[in-house]
Amino acid sequence: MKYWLFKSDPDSFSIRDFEKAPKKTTCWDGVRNYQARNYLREAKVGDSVLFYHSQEKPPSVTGVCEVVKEAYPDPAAWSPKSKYFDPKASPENPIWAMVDVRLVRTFAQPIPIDLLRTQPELEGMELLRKGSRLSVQPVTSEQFAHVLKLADAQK
DNA sequence: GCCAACGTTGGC
DNA sequence: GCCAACGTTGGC
Repeated sequence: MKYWLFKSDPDSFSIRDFEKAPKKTTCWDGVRNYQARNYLREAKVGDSVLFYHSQEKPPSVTGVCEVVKEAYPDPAAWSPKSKYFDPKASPENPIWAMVDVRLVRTFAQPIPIDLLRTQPELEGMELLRKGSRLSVQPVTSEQFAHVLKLADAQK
């Protein structure tokens, strides 16, 4: 079992949208970065995922979801109308993958990135690296547990 | 809104 | 295959 962090710009998909989704489940489409895609392909059913709001004031971890379907082709890639369209992709050569995730928990209080930065336990976390832009990134079990601890300490 | 960091593209 | 130019991400 592995742990991950998925970034989402709440203007396009927020944790509120996630809560309203049927079965609180959504496909995680639109990943168009090879490293992020490779991580998506490693994700297994049951893996836990920190849900992160980027581009927000302040950017925060807002909840936890879990992988309920492993990587499969992202059809938006060959849909010319999609904003995720990639002319190099096709059903025969999908290039891009997505997974399905189900929302497990919404934190009572979002955990802002500046709090994460104060935590010695989270030193080395990819999210906190200067210039980090990966939208799908691995998290260690220790880092994941510590973020949950922060969430539980907040209420 | 700024800008540093990063990934991609394309000319050579 | 190098690398400059460009577009995007995302914290601040």
